[in-house]
Amino acid sequence: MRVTIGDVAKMAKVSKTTVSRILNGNYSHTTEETRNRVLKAIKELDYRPNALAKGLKSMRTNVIGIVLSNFKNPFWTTVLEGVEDTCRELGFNLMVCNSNEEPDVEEEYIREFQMRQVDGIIINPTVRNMELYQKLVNSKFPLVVINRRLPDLETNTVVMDNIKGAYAAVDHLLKSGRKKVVALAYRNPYVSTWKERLEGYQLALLRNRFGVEDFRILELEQGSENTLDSIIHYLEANSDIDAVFSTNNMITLELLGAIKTLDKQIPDDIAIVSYDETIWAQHLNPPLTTVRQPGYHMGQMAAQILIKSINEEKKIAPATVVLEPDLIIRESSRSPIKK
Amino acid sequence: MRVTIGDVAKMAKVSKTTVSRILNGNYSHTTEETRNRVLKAIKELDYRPNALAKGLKSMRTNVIGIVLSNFKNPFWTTVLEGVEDTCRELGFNLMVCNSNEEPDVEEEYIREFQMRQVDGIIINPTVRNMELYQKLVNSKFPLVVINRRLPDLETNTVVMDNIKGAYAAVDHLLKSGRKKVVALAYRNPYVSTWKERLEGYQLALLRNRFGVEDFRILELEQGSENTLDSIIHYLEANSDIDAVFSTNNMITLELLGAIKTLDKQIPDDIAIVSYDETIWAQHLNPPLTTVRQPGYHMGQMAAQILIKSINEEKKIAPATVVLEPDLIIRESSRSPIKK
DNA sequence: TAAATTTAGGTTAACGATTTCCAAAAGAGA
DNA sequence: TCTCTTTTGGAAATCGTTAACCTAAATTTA
Repeated sequence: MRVTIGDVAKMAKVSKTTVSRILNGNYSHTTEETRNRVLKAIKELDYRPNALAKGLKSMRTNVIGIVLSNFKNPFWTTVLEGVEDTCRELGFNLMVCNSNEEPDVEEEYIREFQMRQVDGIIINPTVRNMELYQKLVNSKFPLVVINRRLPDLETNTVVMDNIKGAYAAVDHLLKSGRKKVVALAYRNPYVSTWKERLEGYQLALLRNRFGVEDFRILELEQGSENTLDSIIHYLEANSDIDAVFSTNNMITLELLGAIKTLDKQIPDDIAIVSYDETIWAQHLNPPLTTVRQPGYHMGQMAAQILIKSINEEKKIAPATVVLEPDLIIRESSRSPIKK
Repeated sequence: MRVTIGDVAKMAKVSKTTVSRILNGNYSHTTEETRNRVLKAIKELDYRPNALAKGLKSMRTNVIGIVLSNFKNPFWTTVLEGVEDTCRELGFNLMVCNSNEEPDVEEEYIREFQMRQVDGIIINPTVRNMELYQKLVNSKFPLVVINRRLPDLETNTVVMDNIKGAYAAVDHLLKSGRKKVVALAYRNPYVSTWKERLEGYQLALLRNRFGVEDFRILELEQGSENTLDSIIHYLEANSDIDAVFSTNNMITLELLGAIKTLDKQIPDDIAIVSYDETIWAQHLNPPLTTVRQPGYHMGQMAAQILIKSINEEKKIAPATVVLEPDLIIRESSRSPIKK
């Protein structure tokens, strides 16, 4: 049978109160002798407090939940690692779930987490449940939004500087002598990420004395089967393109396939810069220039801020932390050999 | 303030019992009219049952925990995805943690999970807490071990057929005309995985009429900084090596670096087969032959088995499920061009 | 029509901790 | 020695559910 605080009390011949006090480090009401008796009983019975009962009474579980929208992209593993490490450090446990970009699933999971009385939630939002997010914030529920900006939502947020990352990538391409740069992005009007990366792309063009007429953007459906075909088709129809800025890992995968199919040479025929550094980028053919995002750091910050706001008595004004990506230049974006 | 079952009862002018019955789909004691009244009150108050209280009373939380040993390798994301999807399907929530291959951390997390009254645990064990695992099994606690075999532990297990995977890889190398194949593996006496993959390597050599004197194994320290140097040094000292079987993703990364440093050509100078398919393998230079493990499936199976054994009244005899990897042949292991 | 049974719903005691009082014993002060 | 204060520890209420048991009304049976 399971051991309860009552069993410990009985064995040590004290009341549950005393055991509870000792468990929680409140020694002011016990002599050393009774304390030792209780400690011995705890060890002997291998007693572990029931966190459910404790949480029920104390209105605190020391559990936080994280809602991710995609488990496929390794970027999120890094984020999760940062969150997990921080939780461990600060004495929290972590529940995870995957909204899969579906608003209904996201809503269901948030409700689930709340029923389980998690102390706070970290979320990479689908951005299609604005009312729900707003309700959470209104009820003062500790919430940290990561990776995507939620307009008009007054809550702690940790995002990347996507404009800057994209700007660095495209500026580098242009400075290396490229003239016709196409940006590849997912079509998703809800997600700030893509919009910002395209903004950075445009800004880089303008600052390098290109005009609006030089903006070239290919929008792709996330999760679609014909991404590869779309890219092939686009590159065939626009054979003057001499560089590609891919705003996402998964798109890059298809892009590489497309370029192979078309039998173009990187970087001589076409240069590539891609969002999201991976462990494999340096071993690709040729090594891939990437925008590295501090995913671990984002996870770490998010967890720290969340837990701080859980512990804080009175709410502090929510802030937005913006993390800086950096450009790792490799051969895929080298200047073309003059012909 | 938070809404409780009592508030709903008051609003609907019934007792808490009635509300509880309706919540749990037990309609045999209520008329449709009261049922509607209660449902309306629930909606109106936006009431959500407190899972802590429910769990405390019912001795059931519908939460399972998973202990992973490493968040860095993308393989585990795939496993996690399988577990998460299955949990969602079967109405469970998931707590995750990372032992980081440290037995103490592993033990701490298992205790933590038990205090939180999880209904069961999935674990990729460090294999260095045998007493603890045994205690869990003895106490009939639902436990599923994944990826690594635990000798003499009578519990449900889902592992890969590592011998077969390694055999296929090495057999393929030998059949392609390679004569001097070295296997790269982590030195970890606790983990069945590496031992089995080396066994498969040896078996393939023997079956292809090679002898014990042809076994070439380079053991590496997991997490060490000088993996790269070790590999370079080994390949320099053994310049007759014409093929490498890498038993792990992360080792392959270093291997590719080493081969680049030594300026050898893949596959003409040296062929490579590596454990763990990744999304990048086909785009490497050259495309990498890999052993693909069904990680998603492993996660799925583990969760299904665990939840089944949680729901099962009387324990069924524990079984070991062995999943089959398959070899994806690409250019990195092509037969060398005759000189 | 009276007794037996079924139906609808309520009362209350758990589940396992924490915490607010309260009480007895010990020590201090005069 | 007697009173006052401090120290040590316990009793019981509480957190929000569930479930065993009970009761009164309605319905069926003979």
